[in-house]
Amino acid sequence: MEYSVQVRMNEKLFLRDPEQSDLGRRIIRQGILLIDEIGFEETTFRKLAERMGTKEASIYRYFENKHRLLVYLVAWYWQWLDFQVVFETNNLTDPREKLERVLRILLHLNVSIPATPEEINLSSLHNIVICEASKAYLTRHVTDDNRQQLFKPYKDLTARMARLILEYNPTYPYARSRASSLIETAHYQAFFRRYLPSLTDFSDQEGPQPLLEFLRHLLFASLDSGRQN
Amino acid sequence: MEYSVQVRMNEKLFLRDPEQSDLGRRIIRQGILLIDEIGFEETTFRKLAERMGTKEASIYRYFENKHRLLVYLVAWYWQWLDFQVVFETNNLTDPREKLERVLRILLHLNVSIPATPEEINLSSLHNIVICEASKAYLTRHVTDDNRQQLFKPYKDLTARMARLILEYNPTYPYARSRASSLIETAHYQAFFRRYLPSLTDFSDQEGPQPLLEFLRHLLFASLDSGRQN
DNA sequence: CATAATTGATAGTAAAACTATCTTTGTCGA
DNA sequence: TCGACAAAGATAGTTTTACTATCAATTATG
Repeated sequence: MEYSVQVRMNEKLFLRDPEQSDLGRRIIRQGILLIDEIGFEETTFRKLAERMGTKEASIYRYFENKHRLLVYLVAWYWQWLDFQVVFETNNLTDPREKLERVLRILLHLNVSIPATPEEINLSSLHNIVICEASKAYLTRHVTDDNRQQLFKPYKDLTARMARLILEYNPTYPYARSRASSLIETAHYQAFFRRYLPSLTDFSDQEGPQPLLEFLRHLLFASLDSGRQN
Repeated sequence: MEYSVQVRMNEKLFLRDPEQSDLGRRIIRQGILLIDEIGFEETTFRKLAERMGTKEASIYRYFENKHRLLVYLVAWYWQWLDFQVVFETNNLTDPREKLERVLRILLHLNVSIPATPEEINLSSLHNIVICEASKAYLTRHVTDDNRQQLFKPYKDLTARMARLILEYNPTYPYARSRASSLIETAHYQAFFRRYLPSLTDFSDQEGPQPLLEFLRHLLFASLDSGRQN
């Protein structure tokens, strides 16, 4: 394939654009792998630098701190998801079918798609989103970070999904909350399924299908409630 | 009032039981206030000790580290919620009414209840649950912590709510996931409403009523879907 | 009153989270 | 081909966090 999705990131997310240099791309690639392997709290720029064969100071030239790196990765993921939604719902007319596609995208059940850049290991990044993404906003400085538009990709995705919801049911009064709940539910139910399965009705063995059915049920039950079809 | 709810905590949650001494209770009281004020990441045992007029080392005699303190506080909260549910649904017969009560409890819209111990500032603790609770389980050592039963109170609450759900609709196939989703949704929608309102359809001004209506809608839409009433 | 447990006080270590500075290397245009 | 400039490497340092150890003072208890 001769092209890949170019995700242009908000400049506030980094000090130096990691996409613009080999070192930067290695930070992204190895950062994703390291956080996936040992977890965000256990990750340090020192460990990451060692793994990359470079020095702590070099990474600090790209990212203010590891929280910003996490926010960057998560923002990248939301932009990618948003693109996926555009791509996958393109040319569809049935609003229900569009929402069905969104559900599959959220669970990574489709990965058709134009190629992802080499430095992004999507399945590791997906794990990071499941296990760490909420740490991106669950901080004292949410408000500051929000002012710097760091969460814009998440908001954009939510807004896009809200529009699809309203296409399906134009009078639905909770489109945005429904959208953000769907995203969050997809992720922490996936987390619970893996680590605290008694909080769910799923098991890690049976694969993502039951979770998909649950999400579909939740979404359409709420969007269809009060309707007489 | 001559009694208060005695919440007996799992011994794995602490090194020395904080309920059994004055110092311990001060750790709980000031811990809740400090975490609420400055956030979990910014909280250190040193700061907490200073605030309490004691030393770091004393706190370490009660809790292995600050993560364990958080887990303790959150576990306490889940046990308290669980008790609330028992108390508030006692003597009710209508399953729908029981679930209505649960919703109000989740949003702290009822605080009838036998007195809470002095060292627990409920509204601060509720804030902590909204902003920090998921950090209790979003770690590399979830599995270990889970083996030590640290999340049992959360699981118990979920199980109790799942039973109420099944009382309401005995054939509902996702009782546990529905219960855990409801809890999580209540909390992060409250977080979003406050800090990232564009992810919701609520505003911080209008109070918790719209959020309550949203949760009620979500819950009963899913529980009633496919029914012909 | 004796003694055991608890707390206070002091000190110290290892690692994390940066910051600073200087040198080397690579690039690119004149 | 040279010179200049930016990026990266290398080294070293600071402050704070997250603990651990030790011993003295105090308090509870039987």
